[in-house]
Amino acid sequence: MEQDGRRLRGLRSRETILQQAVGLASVEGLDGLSLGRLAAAAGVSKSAFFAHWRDKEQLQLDAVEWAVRQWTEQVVGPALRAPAGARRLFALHEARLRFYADGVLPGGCFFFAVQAEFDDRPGVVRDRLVRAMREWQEFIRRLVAEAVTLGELVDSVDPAQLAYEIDALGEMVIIHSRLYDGPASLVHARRAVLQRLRALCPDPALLPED
Amino acid sequence: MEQDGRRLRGLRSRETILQQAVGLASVEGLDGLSLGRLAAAAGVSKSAFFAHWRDKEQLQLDAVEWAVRQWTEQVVGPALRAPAGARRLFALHEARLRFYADGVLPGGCFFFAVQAEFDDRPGVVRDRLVRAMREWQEFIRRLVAEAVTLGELVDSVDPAQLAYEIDALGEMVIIHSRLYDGPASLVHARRAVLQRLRALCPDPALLPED
DNA sequence: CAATTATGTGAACGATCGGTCGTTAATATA
DNA sequence: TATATTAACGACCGATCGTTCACATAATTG
Repeated sequence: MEQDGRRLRGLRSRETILQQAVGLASVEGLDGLSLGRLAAAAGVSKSAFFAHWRDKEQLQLDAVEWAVRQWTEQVVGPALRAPAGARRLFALHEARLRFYADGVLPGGCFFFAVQAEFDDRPGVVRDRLVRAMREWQEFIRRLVAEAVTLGELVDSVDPAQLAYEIDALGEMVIIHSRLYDGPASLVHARRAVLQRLRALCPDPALLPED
Repeated sequence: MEQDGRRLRGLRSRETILQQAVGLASVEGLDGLSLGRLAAAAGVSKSAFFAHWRDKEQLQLDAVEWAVRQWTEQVVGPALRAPAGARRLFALHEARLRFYADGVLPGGCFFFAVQAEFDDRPGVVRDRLVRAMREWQEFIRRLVAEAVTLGELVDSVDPAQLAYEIDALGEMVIIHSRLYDGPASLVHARRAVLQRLRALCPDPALLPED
């Protein structure tokens, strides 16, 4: 009978703190996030953090881990449930857009808010972020290559090139939707990738028309 | 004989402070930028700011203004010197990429760093940013529409849609080049827009082949 | 020349930052 | 039951934040 009472309560609050941290970080960044405000949001005292994490950096690392897991479940997961090839690629894009549209995170996207903060600041947090983003990019490239192998995208497609385009068109929804366009940017991002894929797909009937 | 000695010196230091502010803000954002570090970088005392600006917010507003002017000169300007139509549109994209590649600002792009900070924080600074980004987006749309009118892009082109794509593909260079891809993302961004424009252009010879 | 204005300094302010410490109460372990 | 562990707290630390103030100096104005 391990992990009961005190132990379990620790795990619970640890998770709620991390969840709050990821949500707040999607708004004001991982460093802009202050322990005081996070404590208030999580309903604990400031010093309670240091029972779970050595310092702010350790919490940031765990927050990145948490965000990666959330992204994998809610964006990568749905894509893997679609048939491999062009349809899976587009399903990935749509799952991302749905993640944004549903407002899962108050700031839209954890990784977007955090990349802008850490792209010029060396350290373990940046290293962890770079690894996460590399794996994400690599994942898209693999889906593209797979679609080519399956004959659902023409041979001339460069996976790295197409992966960049899909990622860029999806990620910029965050800025555009929050600053001026509103939901129109979701439509633009969806149409852009859809038409691009249809143009490269020998059998466009695999993808929705619009 | 006005604006000499004291007056002129004030204008000069005002400009150097603003220039430093825009550079630093491109790295750590407009709010992450602290007056203390800015003072050190500009070689003045912290309290010198308040002779020029009422508070930090006023300095931020002027920094935005300064960044807009720099962007207009170095990105919009070169585009306007290219012949109207598809070539001007691509010249705009290339001018932006050159701005990034040349490392004009240490953080890559002022607006990118700042949008991520203010997209969730209301206030006059955010309002000014929104206006600037709206005008930028509107400018791209106008160039697209002009190219359609000139018959250099097919009629079916939706200006807002294509403007979103061009902007997104260009802006994401900042993240990708600083976090993993390096200069490869510049190539991807260039090729993506070039091929997209060539596909929509009745006379692709107007644009470079690669 | 006298009065005013503008640039700039250095010390200090209250607030907040990340982080430490000593302590308490509840739980797990032996 | 006796003894460690553990989660969580409130108080407090030095540093830094944006900002204010009194003051000095130099240039402009009347």
